[in-house]
Amino acid sequence: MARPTIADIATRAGVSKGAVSFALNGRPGVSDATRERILKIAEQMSWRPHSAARALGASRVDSVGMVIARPARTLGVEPFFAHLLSGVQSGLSAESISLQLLIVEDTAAEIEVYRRWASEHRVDGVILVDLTVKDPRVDELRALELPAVVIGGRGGKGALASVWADDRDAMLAIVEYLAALGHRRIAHVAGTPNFQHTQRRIRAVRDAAPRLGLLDAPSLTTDFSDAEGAAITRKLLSQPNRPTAIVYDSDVMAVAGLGVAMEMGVSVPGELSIVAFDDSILTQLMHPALTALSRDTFDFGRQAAEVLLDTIADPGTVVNRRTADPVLTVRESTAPPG
Amino acid sequence: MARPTIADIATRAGVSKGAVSFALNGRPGVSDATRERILKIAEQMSWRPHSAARALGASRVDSVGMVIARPARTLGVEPFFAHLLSGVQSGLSAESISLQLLIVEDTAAEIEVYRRWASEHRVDGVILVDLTVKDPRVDELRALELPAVVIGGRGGKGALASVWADDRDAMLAIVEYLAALGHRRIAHVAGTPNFQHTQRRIRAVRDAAPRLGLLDAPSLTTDFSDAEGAAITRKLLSQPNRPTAIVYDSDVMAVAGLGVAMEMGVSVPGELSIVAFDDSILTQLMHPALTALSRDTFDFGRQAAEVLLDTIADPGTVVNRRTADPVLTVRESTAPPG
DNA sequence: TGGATTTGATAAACCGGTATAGCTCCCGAA
DNA sequence: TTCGGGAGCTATACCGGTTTATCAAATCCA
Repeated sequence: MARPTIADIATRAGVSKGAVSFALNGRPGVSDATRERILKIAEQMSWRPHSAARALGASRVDSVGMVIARPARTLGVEPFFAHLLSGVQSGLSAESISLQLLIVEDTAAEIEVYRRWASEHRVDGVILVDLTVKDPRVDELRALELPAVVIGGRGGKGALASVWADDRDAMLAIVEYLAALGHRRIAHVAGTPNFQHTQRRIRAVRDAAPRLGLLDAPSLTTDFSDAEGAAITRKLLSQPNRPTAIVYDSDVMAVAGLGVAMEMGVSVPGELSIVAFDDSILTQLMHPALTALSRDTFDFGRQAAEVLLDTIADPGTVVNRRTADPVLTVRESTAPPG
Repeated sequence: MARPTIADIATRAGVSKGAVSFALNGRPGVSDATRERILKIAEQMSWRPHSAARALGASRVDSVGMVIARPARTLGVEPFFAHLLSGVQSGLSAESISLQLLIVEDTAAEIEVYRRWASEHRVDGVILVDLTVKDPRVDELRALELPAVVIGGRGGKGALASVWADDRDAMLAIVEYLAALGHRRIAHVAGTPNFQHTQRRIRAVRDAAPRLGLLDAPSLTTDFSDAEGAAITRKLLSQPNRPTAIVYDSDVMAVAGLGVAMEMGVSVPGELSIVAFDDSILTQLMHPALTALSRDTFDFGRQAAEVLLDTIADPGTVVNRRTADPVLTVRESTAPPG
């Protein structure tokens, strides 16, 4: 017999299908003796539930979805997503829930995917990343009544559950560290302006500037690409009063910036300190190795999975969980200003 | 009415469930007039099939799986997988098949996943990457009777379908290019020795060496990590007769190698030429930018999806499709030997 | 014109589970 | 002695599709 069903187990155990279902799902309705006997037979026959059948009966599919709306070109370089994915999976595997991953071009396509998933009952919930300022996905998901958890930002006035780290504190830590080294002209090469975390980081820099006595602390937004990171760096370093330190919102841009500095003959960290707001193998491959903010991305994903499963189990409560604070890993790219 | 079922459509159209099913799936059994009427009603009610119900009835789940067995740490840096994934999805989206992605630590875990997927009917087929020399997954998948397609290698004496590029020709192109520049001492920093493509590349170098009059052409295997790439480079450059050109099997190792060369004061490309066997944004971020072999990874994934769907539809035929040949993108890291 | 075949549709079984109503038996309390 | 109630289990409906057996009406062919 190739794939046994609970009916097979039932006949073999001399009980009804219902009893087998009760036994296999650990719910009351059968005696301990019978339960054990059924479990043993199921084990012997190496029975596994048919996911579709279970989904149809229990109206849950034991599967969650995650859509990443970024052009594939910019995606792979950042270990961020790979780590996040691993973490999410580790959080899901305990309950043997599977993950559907989709990479799409933009938010419109992403919302389309959510609609399809909801109407086809393909997922029990979804994980959101890259929350924007006035994010249309939040309302859409609420309308679809699809459980969701937001990674890296609050779910819009308590609408969605979330798992987040304190970007503000992290940025303050970086700026304070640079100020303590003696830097007074610090520039911030930020990501896309419509991302919530970009806004929070920009605000943190602006708020800290007067307190730390910074002469100049511009935040310049980009599209997160290496090209724009390089272009902005070139502009910054060509100014008469050029910054003595630059904070980049991603490791890729930081690396691009380092390249520009070298090309222009600006020594790092002698004449320019560089900090990346995201750590990865990239920062360590460089010469000099880049000082960077390290976040436990794996754990981030793991916790997101946990919160999502809780939300699915009990859609009433909205959890906003704060994760461990990121730490600044000091390497060779930062020093007191020349 | 939130989610209409075919029964709802049936009553509204005044026909039976069966007729609706026939109409919606484009199979004979209803007249064109009725079909059109049913389709229109389904459209109006914005009906979508319930994936689990369809899976249960039709015994296919419209979902395929892909497992990547690599530690997450080494994963994210290479855009290879992100592009591959996008390509696979683009190939699947036409038939609106969804993709399950799983990142695991090793092959044993990967095989476990296949067993579970098969027994729970979670996927209709799988896509394999990183084929090893005596790969246990091939036999396992045949035993499970799970349709599969291998990316980047032949599926073991015609056992599994595959989509592959010619690694041998690609490596020959690189070595011939370097030889034409005048290099006679070329080293090859390879990946893990048990990968099939590593073997093919090593063999290509060895075979080409005498014909091109190379004095020395060692292939040194690594674990694909930046650390080993750097270590081997250091060893190579410390030799009395050090190579004038090094070919790296991945872009990450090439970047690490470049770092070592700079650190040791070996100028690139003046005293050392560097080629990466894989292209990505990384190679372009460097100074000098690295000459690299560019492959159309997106298309690779797209074709793999196509072949897999064909294999699922007709498990009898085994397709081995060869994709477009990779091309060498010459940048600043290669020049005639000093 | 009459029997054979095709067309267009229906009703019901089925896929493999879950959920629930109901039945039997046994125990304890009144 | 009777009755209520819970434990343990069975029978059956159900989830939302697909598939098959069946059947009436229309069409074909000689």
